[in-house]
Amino acid sequence: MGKNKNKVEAITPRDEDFARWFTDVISKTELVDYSPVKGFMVIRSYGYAIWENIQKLYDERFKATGHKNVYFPLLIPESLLKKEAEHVEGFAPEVAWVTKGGDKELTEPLCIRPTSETIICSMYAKWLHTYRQLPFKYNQWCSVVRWEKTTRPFLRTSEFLWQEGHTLHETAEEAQEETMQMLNIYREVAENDLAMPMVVGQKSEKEKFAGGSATYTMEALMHDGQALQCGTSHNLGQHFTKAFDITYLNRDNQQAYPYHTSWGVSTRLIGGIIMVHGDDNGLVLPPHIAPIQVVILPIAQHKEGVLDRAYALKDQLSNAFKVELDDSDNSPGWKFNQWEMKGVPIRLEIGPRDIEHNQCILARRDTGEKISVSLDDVEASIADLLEEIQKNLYRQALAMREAKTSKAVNMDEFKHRLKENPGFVKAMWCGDRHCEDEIKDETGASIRCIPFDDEQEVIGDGVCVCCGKPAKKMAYFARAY
RNA sequence: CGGGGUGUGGCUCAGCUUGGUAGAGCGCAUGGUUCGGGACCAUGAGGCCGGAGGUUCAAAUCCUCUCACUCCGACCA
Repeated sequence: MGKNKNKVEAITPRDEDFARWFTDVISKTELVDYSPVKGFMVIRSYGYAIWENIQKLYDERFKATGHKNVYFPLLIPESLLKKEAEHVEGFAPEVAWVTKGGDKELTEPLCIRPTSETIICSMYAKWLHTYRQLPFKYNQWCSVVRWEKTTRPFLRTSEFLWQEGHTLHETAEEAQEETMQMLNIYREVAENDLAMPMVVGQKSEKEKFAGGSATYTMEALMHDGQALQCGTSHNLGQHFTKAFDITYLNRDNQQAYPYHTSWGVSTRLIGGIIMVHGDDNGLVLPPHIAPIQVVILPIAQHKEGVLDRAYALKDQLSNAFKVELDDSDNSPGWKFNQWEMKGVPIRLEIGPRDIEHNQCILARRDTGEKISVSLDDVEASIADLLEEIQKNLYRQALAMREAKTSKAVNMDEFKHRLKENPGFVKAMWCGDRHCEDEIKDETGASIRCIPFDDEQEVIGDGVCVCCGKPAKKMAYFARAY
């Protein structure tokens, strides 16, 4: 027993050193590994399976709202990238370039896409002729490269997997509607399926997308009190459509520029899931995206009939759930810990005693609670339990976020709150960039978002937490990944 | 990009101060006993110490350079 404890402690306790805990968890659970190229990660099968599940949930909703998938090239000519001035300025510092084909220097350098607005707009310009074709609603699943200085698996890597939706609309109103619709879809999946409560709202001018009109975001709070931007939806107005000369004949037989949106979520979501739900024993995966929802552990599997019964159970359950059976030679105790570390929502134990009583044991990952259930209605029991775990993870995460959210009416209070209870600070903001910068300088916290009207509130006397002048809006501040 | 830390079998690390040609635990393989919260016994395979250069009769150990990872900061749709 004494020795065993060391293995449990192989994962650094979460509250002792959060960063180490994170890297321990992602490598020991074999989600990712470091690659030979600095800043690039290998996503291993278990991690990729989570991504596939997230992809599926979002992709279904994109399609249900009329979007179609496409694929644009990895490489973008320099001239295209430079067409929208603000955009290139924002991205240029982190763009990777291809300058040679074989031995030959290219006549024009090609960048590896950091995002695809430019190349997509160049094609939209060719394709769009009449209002009858609008809206354009396309999405692509791909990876992008941004040459980051500091990288961390899932949270910030030089290459990451994502989807980027790009739409064109006749009117500004339609584009705004689309922008909000996608933000809502992002939030719904994040909250219902990833069990991560989100704060949504608009980004400040400073934090918005380079070249856009308005950026909307969903932000989650991690267990260490830092915020993570989990998805953004941009209303790009006519910035790009004008820069790329995308014109069409409108209903009045006039040349017009369409309105443009883009939106994306990435593998960073997986980092969020880990940091919101994980504990000292490792991952805790929400049932809706867990690659394995139920792991069957036969107990005393050498004994007559145990393995047969376990296999039969696996076949039976596989119709409704993602099931794995661990019939390796490892001891039961080892398996318990292993699968807990992997974050599997439900462990099903079945041994001679259970078989004798026509029952099995279900142990839930989120609370550790064990119950014994009849084999006659085990499917219903599991289905109920999975949903209960899913809901409980959301409740826990929401409670955690609320406990780490405070309010401040002046800078002293702001610093105090953030120091004694790192997390979101809700505070009034006058809208001035100077105050935003000053708050960042003094506290390390940035504006994560300015909530929409229905989630707005007045903190204190309604004056800016920094300069004391009247402020119209409350904003969420936090240190962020 | 600035500051700190770390690189030794698959993993975690010891050895380095006081140079003498590499160790432990775990893991792995084989056989056996076990099996309801990280089991045990026996046997065995596996590394020339991140890389390059230098000092020396001799370098994991000393010196120089370099690379990678990691943490903090700056930067970062």
